[in-house]
Amino acid sequence: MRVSRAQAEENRRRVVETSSRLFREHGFDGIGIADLMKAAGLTQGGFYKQFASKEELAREASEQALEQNLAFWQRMREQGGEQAFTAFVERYLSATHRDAADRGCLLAACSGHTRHRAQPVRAVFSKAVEDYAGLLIEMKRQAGVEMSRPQALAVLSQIVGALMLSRAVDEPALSDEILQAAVARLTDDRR
Amino acid sequence: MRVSRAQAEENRRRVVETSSRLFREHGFDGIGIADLMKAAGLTQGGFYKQFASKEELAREASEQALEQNLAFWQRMREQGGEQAFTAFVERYLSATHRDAADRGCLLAACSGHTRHRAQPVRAVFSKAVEDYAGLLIEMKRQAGVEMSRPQALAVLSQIVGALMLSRAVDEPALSDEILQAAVARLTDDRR
DNA sequence: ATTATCTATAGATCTATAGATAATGC
DNA sequence: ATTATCTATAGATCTATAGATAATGC
Repeated sequence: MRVSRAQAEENRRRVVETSSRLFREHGFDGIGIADLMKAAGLTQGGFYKQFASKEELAREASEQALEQNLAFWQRMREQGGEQAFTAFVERYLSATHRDAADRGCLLAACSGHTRHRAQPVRAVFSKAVEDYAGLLIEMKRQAGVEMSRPQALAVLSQIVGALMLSRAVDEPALSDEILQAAVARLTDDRR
Repeated sequence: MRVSRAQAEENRRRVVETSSRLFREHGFDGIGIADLMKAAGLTQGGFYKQFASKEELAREASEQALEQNLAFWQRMREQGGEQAFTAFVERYLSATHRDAADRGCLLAACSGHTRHRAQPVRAVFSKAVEDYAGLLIEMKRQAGVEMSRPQALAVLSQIVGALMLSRAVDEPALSDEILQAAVARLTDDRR
């Protein structure tokens, strides 16, 4: 039953990884420890030998989701050159991202579930806002445009809001309209 | 124990009203039927004589929240004249609205909780997007500006996103910054 | 001997139902 | 007689813990 130390570490990592996806898909309260452990190929009993509480897992999984998703966009930015910002906006506000919340942006997937979370989880969301805003500023700089911090925060609100609304509504046509409207507003130079 | 038909109707209305506040505060899964009924001054047992399911209450409560909040902004619009849009944006993105989610906009309070709700609840969110977009267009028209539907949807994404992020983050200063950045972006004429 | 994971379970929820109670409304 | 609301509870969760099991690591 006992596994090697390296395997135990790998198992723990897999629980965090799997949870980061399942929390984004179902919300922190939308899935239980038994299902999270099962999805990672383990049973629920071992959970509290690895994590202090579900809240602690929520914090680690949120951090993981943030790091992973941000790293993805950073790679895209590095390859994007002057068009990085536009390419990012179009991809962030794509139907693909909308339909794969479990692999996507932490802010869009879980912002609605942080209100009654403990401080450590909420701190990750503060960091997420800072990190995404920084990413936007870098992308604009690559295009020779100096974007202020308030501008970056406003653009971030815009894309996160559009993605969340596109996921909340019932009608597919309206969902697409919301995404396209935000893309138009952010990429139209005549603004 | 039995009450008059009028009183029963009034009781039912109070359950919906109370739930519309408590769902916005805690999310649909964040509060149970026992607590909802207790907050309305009743006991849990009577619930299923009045409502088919918790999901049905969620739909009615969402509708109520939407109607009530929208009516509030409509009254403000009627009195606001040419400045109605600016006044709305400043008030929607105020610390007061951020700190009173239970009385505020349905979209900002509950959009993160609709993903796994049944179709009837999600339909209310589609209607909410349509209604708020219509409100924005009317406000702009009062200022002599013709706002397109895509523009209205983008502005709605902007304000909902900013309010949600301001509620999700941990640090008060960052929360205020997010709100102010969105206000600036929406009310600055040099855009 | 130590320990990672397992099975089993305590105790507290939650949604939904059953049947009792007591006041309305015919 | 009807019915709005009550108390009580079934059955299914959920978080967290206890103790057994069996493989690692000294």
